[in-house]
Amino acid sequence: MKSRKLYNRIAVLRKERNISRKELAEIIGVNFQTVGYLEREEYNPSLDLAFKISEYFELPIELIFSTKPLKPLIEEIIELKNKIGEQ
Amino acid sequence: MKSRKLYNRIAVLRKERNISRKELAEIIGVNFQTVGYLEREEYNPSLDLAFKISEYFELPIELIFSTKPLKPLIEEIIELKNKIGEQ
DNA sequence: ACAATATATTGTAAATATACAACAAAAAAT
DNA sequence: ATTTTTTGTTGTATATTTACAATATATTGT
Repeated sequence: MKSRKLYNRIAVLRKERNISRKELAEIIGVNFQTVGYLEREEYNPSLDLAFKISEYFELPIELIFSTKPLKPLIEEIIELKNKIGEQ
Repeated sequence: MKSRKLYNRIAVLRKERNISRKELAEIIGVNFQTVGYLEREEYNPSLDLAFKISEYFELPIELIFSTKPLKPLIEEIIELKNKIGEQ
């Protein structure tokens, strides 16, 4: 199966928590370069690694990873605000 | 990274939809033996494959795959019924 | 009972993910 | 300004996932 390219928000989420790749890598138990590869979306994580990342950020996998390009979080927020406002 | 064993409900969900491994395999674009391996939990899917399965069943990844052994669906239902009843 | 379909199992080859090392470049801290 | 930390990049090795083939067993349909 040719794997589709997946998108993720690891870099942004990591920045928001103010930790380095090295620190994140240690927590989720991979090499720090592996975090780099993931953030640059050069390859996809295994499902197990996705679960570990999801556990660390305490967010569902679907909020971190996506099959479609991810909008900046700030845009998501604006859209949600509009949606609430418009009813 | 030594991958943890992951658990899944593919076999049950597939039975509920009454499709064969071969049919599911064609839909998600893998070899039918690969579905066998996944159902027997002999190895974990890639994140991309997990997404495809999640898309087919229209269920979040977390409901299909888990890092901890999965209870039968019927038990989950009973627990939820109790939880609702007890408030 | 027989045929057709579905599943299990094993083995080999391929593709992809991960580890690890080394070095360069950029950013942050002092 | 210079040291330290972080990030990017490249290359090689190992582990894991997936494909594919072949065969055996089980299940279902007729």
